[in-house]
Amino acid sequence: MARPTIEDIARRVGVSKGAVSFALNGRPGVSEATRARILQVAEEMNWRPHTAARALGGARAGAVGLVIARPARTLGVEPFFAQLLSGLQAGLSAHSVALELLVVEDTTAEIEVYRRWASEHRVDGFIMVDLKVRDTRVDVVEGLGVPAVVLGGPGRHGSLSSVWADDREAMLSIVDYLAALGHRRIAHVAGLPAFQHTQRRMRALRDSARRHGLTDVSSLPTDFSDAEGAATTRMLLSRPGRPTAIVYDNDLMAVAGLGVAGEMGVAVPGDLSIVAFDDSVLTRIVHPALTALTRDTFALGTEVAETMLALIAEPGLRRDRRTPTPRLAVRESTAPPALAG
Amino acid sequence: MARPTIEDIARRVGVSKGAVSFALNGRPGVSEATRARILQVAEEMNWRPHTAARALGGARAGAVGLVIARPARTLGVEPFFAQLLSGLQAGLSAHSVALELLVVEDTTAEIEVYRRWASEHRVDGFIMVDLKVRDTRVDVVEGLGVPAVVLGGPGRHGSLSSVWADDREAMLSIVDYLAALGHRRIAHVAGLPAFQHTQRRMRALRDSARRHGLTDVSSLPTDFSDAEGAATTRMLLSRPGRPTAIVYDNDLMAVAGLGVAGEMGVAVPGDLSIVAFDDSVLTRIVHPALTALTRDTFALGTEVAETMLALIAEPGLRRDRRTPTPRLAVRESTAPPALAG
DNA sequence: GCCGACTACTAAACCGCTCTAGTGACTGGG
DNA sequence: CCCAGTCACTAGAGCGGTTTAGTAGTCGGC
Repeated sequence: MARPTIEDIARRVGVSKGAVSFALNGRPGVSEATRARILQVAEEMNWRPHTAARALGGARAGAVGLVIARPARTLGVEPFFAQLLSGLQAGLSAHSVALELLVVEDTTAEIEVYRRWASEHRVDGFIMVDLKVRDTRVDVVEGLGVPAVVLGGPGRHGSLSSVWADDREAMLSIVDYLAALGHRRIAHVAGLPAFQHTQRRMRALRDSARRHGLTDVSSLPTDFSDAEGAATTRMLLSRPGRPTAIVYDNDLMAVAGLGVAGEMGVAVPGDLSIVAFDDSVLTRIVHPALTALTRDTFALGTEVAETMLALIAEPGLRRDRRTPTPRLAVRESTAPPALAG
Repeated sequence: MARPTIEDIARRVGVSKGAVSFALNGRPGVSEATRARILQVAEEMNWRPHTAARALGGARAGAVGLVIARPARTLGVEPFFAQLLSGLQAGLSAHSVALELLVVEDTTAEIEVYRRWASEHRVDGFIMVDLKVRDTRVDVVEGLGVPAVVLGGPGRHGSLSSVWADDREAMLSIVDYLAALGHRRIAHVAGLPAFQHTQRRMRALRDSARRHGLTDVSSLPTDFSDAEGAATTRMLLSRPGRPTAIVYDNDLMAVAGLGVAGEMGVAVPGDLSIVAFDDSVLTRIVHPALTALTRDTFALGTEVAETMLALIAEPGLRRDRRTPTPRLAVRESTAPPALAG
């Protein structure tokens, strides 16, 4: 038979469709004996639920949506996203929930996708990343009435649930460490200033510099790409009074920066200390290995997945789950600055 | 209104559901005037089709499935996959087809997912990667009767369609170049030997070595991870008569290998030439930048997407699309070997 | 002026599942 | 012994589309 339906099972067992549905969904309304019999026949006939039919009755779609608004070509090289994705998958697939992934060019397109997926009943919830400072997506998704989990810091996201880590604390730990080593001129190659997390990190750096009495500290925005990371590094290392330490907002730019240092004959960590704000194999396969803020991105993904599933099961109840603050893994790219001022 | 259905539109326009369906799908059966009126009202009410309802009638699911059988934690760092994914997205989303992505642990689980998705009507087709030498998946998917596109080389994949590049040719071009530079001892840090593409590359290397009269040429299998890439490199560089050139099956291992060379004080390209069989920013952000076999993985993704869509539109017709052979991009990691034998 | 073909549309079945209202059998309390 | 309550189950509506069979109305030809 092409594809058994509950009707086929019902006929074979000699009960009604309804009874089969109850049995298969663990709902009361059938005796244990009948239930066992139905389950056995369903197994024999290799029956599987038709997701579309289920979703039609207003039930679950069995999928969660993740829309990423970055140029498709650059996404490819962000180890963070790939790791996150893996974690999400692991968390979701354990409950047979699929991940619907879409990469779009900008926020406008992203909102359009949310609208479409919601009205098409394609997903049961959304996972949102890269929250902007004043993000229009939040209002839209709230209005859609679809559960959503925001991945990010302790920022504004209205009534939406979130999973976050304290990147302010994280940035402070970096500056504390560099200051303790004796660095006075620290540069921060930041990400897109429109993002909340970029803003938080820049603010944390400023605050921390004030606390340590450092005057020569600055944040330089980029688009997170290796190209801008390299260009910014080149610029920083070319000017007089160049920094003795650079903090990069992601591992990709940090590695690119290390490449530039090599190319310009600046010794790492002798003349320049490098810290990455994100960790992955990238930081470990280069030589010298980079000191980096490390966290379990895979675990972060599974945590987001779990929060999402809980939210779908019981909507309305807002959840905010804080994950451990990333820890600084000190490797070979940081050292006290050379004596020369 | 919560969510307009074609019934609502029908009522408002004053026609039947059927007429609305015809109009919205560009099917004959309604006059142009009525069609225009219906479309206008649908637009006004912001109507969107309910995918589940559509799929129920035996129509398209509107999604394509991609199942990757690799340990979830390692997938994260393969620039190749991320790029491919981006390309797939771009190609599919242009036609409003979603990509259903799932990462599983092994081929057994992968097959189970194919079975499930097919019987759940969740997807209209499958995209398969990493074909093994004698791959059970091919038979299963053929049996399922769901369109499928295999991404890989000119190997066996039964009646399934494919998109492929000639990696044999590619490997030959690498060895030719290294031989021309004067290298006689070449090592190949290969991937998983169970994969068809790994086998093809190993065979191409062997054949090429014979043709050039090289006797000290060998392929060493790994699992594609940076860890094994590094370990294998360490082993190669530690033994007497070490190779003067190493070819890595992916960029990640090549970068890891470069790190090991740095750590062991082996100059690149002075004492050792390095070639990567795959390209991404990784090879360019390190210093020295790595000579690599380069191809447009993003474009490869869009090509697969297009083949998939064509296959869904017109199943049964097997397609085999060959993509350009990757070209060698020579950068700073290759040079003639040092004089010492 | 009548028949047949065509057009533009309607009514309703159908896809596979869920869920509610209803039914008949059995049980137990008064 | 009767009625209420429970249990196990059935019948059928409904989800939002697609699609088929059927039906008016128009038109052209002879």
